[in-house]
Order: sequence, then structure tokens, then C-alpha cells
Amino acid sequence: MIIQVKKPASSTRTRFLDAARYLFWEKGYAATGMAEILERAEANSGSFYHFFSSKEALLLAVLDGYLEGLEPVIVKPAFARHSDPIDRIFAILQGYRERLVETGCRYGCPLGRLALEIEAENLPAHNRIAANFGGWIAAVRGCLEAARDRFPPSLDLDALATFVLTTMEGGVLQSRSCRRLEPFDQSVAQLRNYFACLTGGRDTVPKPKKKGKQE
Amino acid sequence: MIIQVKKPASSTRTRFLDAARYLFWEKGYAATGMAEILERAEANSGSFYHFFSSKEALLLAVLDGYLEGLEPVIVKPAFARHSDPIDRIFAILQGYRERLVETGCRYGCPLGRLALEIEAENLPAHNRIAANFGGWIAAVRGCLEAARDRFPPSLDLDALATFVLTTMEGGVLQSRSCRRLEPFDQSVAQLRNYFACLTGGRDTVPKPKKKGKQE
DNA sequence: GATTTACTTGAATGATCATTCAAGTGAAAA
DNA sequence: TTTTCACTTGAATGATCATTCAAGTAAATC
Repeated sequence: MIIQVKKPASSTRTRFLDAARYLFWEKGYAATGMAEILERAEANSGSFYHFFSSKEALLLAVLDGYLEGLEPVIVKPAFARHSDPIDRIFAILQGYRERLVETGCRYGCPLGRLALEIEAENLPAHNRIAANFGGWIAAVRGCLEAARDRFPPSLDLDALATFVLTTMEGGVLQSRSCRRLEPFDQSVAQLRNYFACLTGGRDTVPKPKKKGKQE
Repeated sequence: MIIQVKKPASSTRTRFLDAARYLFWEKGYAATGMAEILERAEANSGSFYHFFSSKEALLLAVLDGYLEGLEPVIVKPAFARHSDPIDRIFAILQGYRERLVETGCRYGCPLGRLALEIEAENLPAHNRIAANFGGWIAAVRGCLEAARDRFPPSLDLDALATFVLTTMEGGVLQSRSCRRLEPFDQSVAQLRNYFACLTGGRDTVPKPKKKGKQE
């Protein structure tokens, strides 16, 4: 009856998702044509509409895929590099920096791009983007809680975790526009200095031009 | 009879610019069709191509217009509300908050949207976007310098000014995705707390228990 | 009065868009 | 064997895209 022995069948579906994930990231949603998706997935339009009811449905599936990939692709590799919770937060940011480096500052966070591009009326898409952001913030918040004793007790950890995401997205956005890492690096440096202030370190981020004074 | 050298002519051009500024802000560049621009400007395609060589040329002119409007539209109104340089910085951010409120969190900074949407290969556009960001940062930097004696001497004012823009753009981006002001407000609150730390105030931003929201 | 210049008109263009569909294929189920 | 059904093919569809252009208006200049 409903025995799903079909694996190669779903491989076509996966190829559509892979192609779309890549193209939506590189060119955006509107600028990506179905023809490009079909070519990259090596399949025909009839096949596509067998699996997805529309281009928009594909977008939603891609966004669901990002949510599934959040833990294994974004969080886990960063956490593997450090055990200290605050180091882990900045390791996540370092992951996005590497993405900027690899692409010559052209492409940063695919969700940030879609958050600003997708029309506000598309609630299913924006709800999924918001869910992704929520998961991202929750991961950072988990780190902050693990280091709670280092922060002032009155500090709003939710707001701080949101602020970390804000720093990443805002830094990526600026670096994309000028094609230099500087705005991203400066933003992360300021965030690091804020953390230093919060945790009692009196660091104030020395200017990069010469050798800093303190520490 | 009517001696109007070339004013009414340029008014058509201005209508194109006004229409495009609005539509690129509301719908983005790719999603805005020429037909919509022509309709909103109440003109025909032949008129359009008399003034602009292409849709892309119109985009560049819109971006130039934003740069011209930076001082009178963004900076001056904020500066008029406060004389203290740090208050002025947060008044600029407040301006973007009001934009979010007016549009139900749908539309924030038009340049941020275009920074992520426009293809990276479009250097003329990205150079203009970067110039806008540069002007924005310079205005903030001017405030920081006016309050220089309140900050640690080793603080990198350029980086901090960039960080202010990062906070705005990242906050707007998140608020758009979830259609709530909270991420923007939380981000600005954290930035404010950072400023408090830097200027020696021992504030750590108390958690907003319930609906407690301070300006 | 004739010519030139600045702008406007709007149908036509061809490219590209997402989507549809009738006609398949091949393997599992009956 | 026959039927069923998940999946594929790819040309066709009509809508929409940015852009073009020949024809026109009206004021300025000659």
C-alpha cells in the first residue's frame, strides 16, 4: 500500500531543493528563474510540479531545510571548536565571516537576504524566516545562560542574544555593499568589547591602526 | 507666454524618481515592474526612456537621491530634537523605529533592502549604497567625536559608528521578518547599554518586566 | 513662417516568466 | 498479464518583462 521504497524518486526532489538553496542564496528569490532551477537540478518542469505546487512552495521547503540545517551546519561546527560558551558565540559569527571571505563579501546569510527581499505579505515565508532566527537566537541564548554568572544578574539575555544576531546581519549587510570585511569585523569587535564590558573585563578594543595599549 | 524654461520637463523626471523611490522601497527593485513605475508617475514609457536609459539607470538616480536626502531627511530632523551628541545618535535610530511603526514593521531602511537584493556584480549600485552608508556613519561619527571625552581614549570611533549602523540594519531586518518591534527595540536597548558601559554609567538595562518600555 | 529642440504618446517587440498538460516510462501491485 | 501509479518528458501557454520607435505636440529659435 503505502510502502515508500522510493528513494531515487526523492533524489530528484532533493536536487530541486539543492539547486534552489544555492540559487536563492546567490541570486535571490525573484532574480532566480525556474529555468535556472530546472537546469541546475537537471530535470524538467513537469517533474518539478510533480513535487512542488509552485516556485513559492519551493521557497518554503528551502526555508524549512534551513531550519533543519541550523543545528548541524551552523551551531554544531562552531561549538566543536570551543567549549567556552562565549567563545562558542563568536565562533558562530566567525562562520559567517568565513562565508564572506569565500565569496568575496558577496554573500553572507541567506536568510537575511530573504528577510528583506520577500514581500511582507508572504506570511508563510516570513514565519519560517522568523523561526530560523528564533532557533539561531535560542542557540546563542543557551550559551549566554551557560555563562550567566559572568553577566550582571539584571541583564536581559534574550535581548543580548537578539543583539548578537543583529550584529551578524547588520555587519554582513554592510560588508556586502562595500565588498570589504571591515564593517563586519568592526561590528564583531564592538560586540566583543560589549561582552568584555558586561563580564567585567575593562577592555575597550584598541584601535587596529597600531598596537593597542592595554592587555 | 508662459516662460518656463525647463521646469515642467524636469517635473516628469521627478515624478519618475518619486515613483521609483516609493516602489523600490515598498516592493524592492526586481519586483517592481516598469508598468507600475509608469502608472504611478502618470507617464508613458517613451517619456521614461527620454530621461533614463534603463531601469537600472533609474535605480542609480534613486540611490543618488538618497544620498542627497541623507542630511535633510535623516540627520537634520534627529539633530533638531536633541542637542546632546549621544542623544542625537539614538534619535536617528528612533527615526527608523517610527518608520517600522508606520508600516507595521514591513519596511525599514530602503538602502538595507537594496544592499541585500541588488546583485553583487552591479558595482555602480553598490558603490552608491556604500556611499550612503558612509555618509550615515560619518554623521554618527561626528556625534561620537563631539562626545569624545566621555569615551575611553582608545575606543575606535569609526568602528563604533559602524556598529550603530549595524544595529539599525540588523534590528530592522529581524523586525521585518517577525513583524514585531521587539528585535529592533532589544537591539537598540543593548546598544544603549553598551554606550552606558563605555561612558562609565553602570547601567545594565533592566529586563522589561512586562510592558515597561522606555524611550 | 520655417526649423529646431524638448518632450510625449502608446502600440509593438521579443525575451523571459512561471505554469500546464498530454503523452509518455518503467516498475510494483493485482 | 494487466492494471496502476509514481515519476518524467518537453513543447505550449499566456502573462508580464524591459525596451524601442515612429509619429506627434508645442514652445523656442532662426
